[in-house]
Amino acid sequence: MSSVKSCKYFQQTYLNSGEMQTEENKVSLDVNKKRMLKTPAQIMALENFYKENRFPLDEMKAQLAVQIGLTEKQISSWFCHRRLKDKRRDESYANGRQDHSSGVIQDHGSGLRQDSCGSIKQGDYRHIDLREVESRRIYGQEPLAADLTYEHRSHQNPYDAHMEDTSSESSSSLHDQLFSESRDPYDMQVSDKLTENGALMQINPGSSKSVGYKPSGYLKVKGQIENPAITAVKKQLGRHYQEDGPVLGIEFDALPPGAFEFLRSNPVNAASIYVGDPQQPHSPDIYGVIKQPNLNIINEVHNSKMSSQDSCMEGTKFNTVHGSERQERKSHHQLKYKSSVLCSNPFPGQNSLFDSNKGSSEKTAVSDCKRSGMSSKLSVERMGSDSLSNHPGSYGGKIANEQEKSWLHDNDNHTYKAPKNENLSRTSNLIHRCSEFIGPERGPSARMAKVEKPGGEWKLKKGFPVRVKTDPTNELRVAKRVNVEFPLQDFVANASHARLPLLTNPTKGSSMDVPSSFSEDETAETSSSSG
DNA sequence: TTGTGTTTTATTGCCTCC
DNA sequence: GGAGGCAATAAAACACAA
Repeated sequence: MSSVKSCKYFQQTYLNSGEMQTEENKVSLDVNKKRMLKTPAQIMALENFYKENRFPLDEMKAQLAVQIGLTEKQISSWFCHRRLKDKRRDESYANGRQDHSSGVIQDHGSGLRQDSCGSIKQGDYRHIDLREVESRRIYGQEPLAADLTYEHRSHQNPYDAHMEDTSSESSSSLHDQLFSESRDPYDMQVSDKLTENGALMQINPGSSKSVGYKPSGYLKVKGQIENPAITAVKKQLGRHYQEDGPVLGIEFDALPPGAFEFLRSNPVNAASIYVGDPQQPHSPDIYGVIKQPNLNIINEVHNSKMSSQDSCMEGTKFNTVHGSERQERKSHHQLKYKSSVLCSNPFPGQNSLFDSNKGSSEKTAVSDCKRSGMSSKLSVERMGSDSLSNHPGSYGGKIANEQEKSWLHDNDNHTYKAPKNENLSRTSNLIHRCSEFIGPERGPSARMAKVEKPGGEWKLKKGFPVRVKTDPTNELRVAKRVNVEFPLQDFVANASHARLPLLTNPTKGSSMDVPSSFSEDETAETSSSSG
């Protein structure tokens, strides 16, 4: 079976690379036995994607693979290992570090039982689900500067540290490469940009590693016995939370009026009224970015900000909709159905953002996840022929567009080679769209859903908050509504951040330029594909 | 520079579900 | 049997101390 699967993978690999196996490829196959590190951008994209969807659909994998220049096999493997990594860490913390699991860990239990964190059972996805719920609420969102400050504190809690590691470790290492090892002035710019955005500042080796956890202000008072809900609120407040600000009592003080709504309704202003990070009062780099005569950049930055705000503040809501792996475990068919439905109605009301981002070159890349995101099977089952007909590159087929290939590849010497910003932009959009259409995450397998979804309903076991879904369409509506209200999600923003450096590269040509010479990348992909 | 430990990637086998 | 996932394993890449 495995050999069969391997064969399948190989076939898929070659198909994805748009080539059948040739003598040359056989050579590359041998070469590819040598494992190849994924580029920082690839890792970032994967991580961001992983934050939102630990079990991506095949279509998503395919799209992501195309977009980041990997094979589906690599994508699948990466996700598999990534989940394993999470799981092992969970086990590690569950087995040896429970003594640290107090305080913030309770935050994970906002509305949940604390013992849900302490009784982590190996292999029990439900526990991981809870973490993921919190992970998405707390870490899965764009780590704003203020959030970062808080998150650094959270390191006192190994569990939170784990959570952060889970969500950003690779990114951290990625950015260590990007920043600490940067030799290119552009990389420095990258660092600046990313730092100013706050989202990645934490992973700046100089800042993150030097920041130790020192409870202060509110945390100092409340210590680790604070109401987990308060912690959750603080996190949701994100940058707006101020240590020296009004103390949030165990019983909630009223949130600043319109604290959320304003940003939601004025995403652009949200960036300009950035007040949460005293160290970066004005984030000059943001201005630097905005100065860039690329509308994409502006949108990206704003989107990032907006998404950060929204995601931070609405993380709970998101989780309610799709943050839990409970939903991931929903039946494959159901989820695919959702995917198709969501695809059919891609984020109304927020298209403008992407429309403005979309260049003429943004075509197959996005290739509209909403379309290509559907497997051919699903398409046949659920979609009209138009969806398929418009699908530029069928899933599993030849890479839709060579231009889309390998734009995230590094060159050989690991110097971060900024791809064309447009490419990144497209990827961001792609990912975003994919996430949009995904809606609730797909479960790891139908068998889990079978347990949790008896009789068309699904509920949690073991006393976790039970959410009975009686009408799948309702959830779809909710998902769509939420997606509309909070269109950008963290991984998109991160992708945007990842893009920022590229935008500063004056030598890369216009954003509309599509990499014309992917020989290097294509070679890399070809070689990796045959692995 | 080298040795060692860790992390990441790739492969393979097995399991479960459809 | 196909498909997808988890787990184990090997090996390369990386980090770091001596």
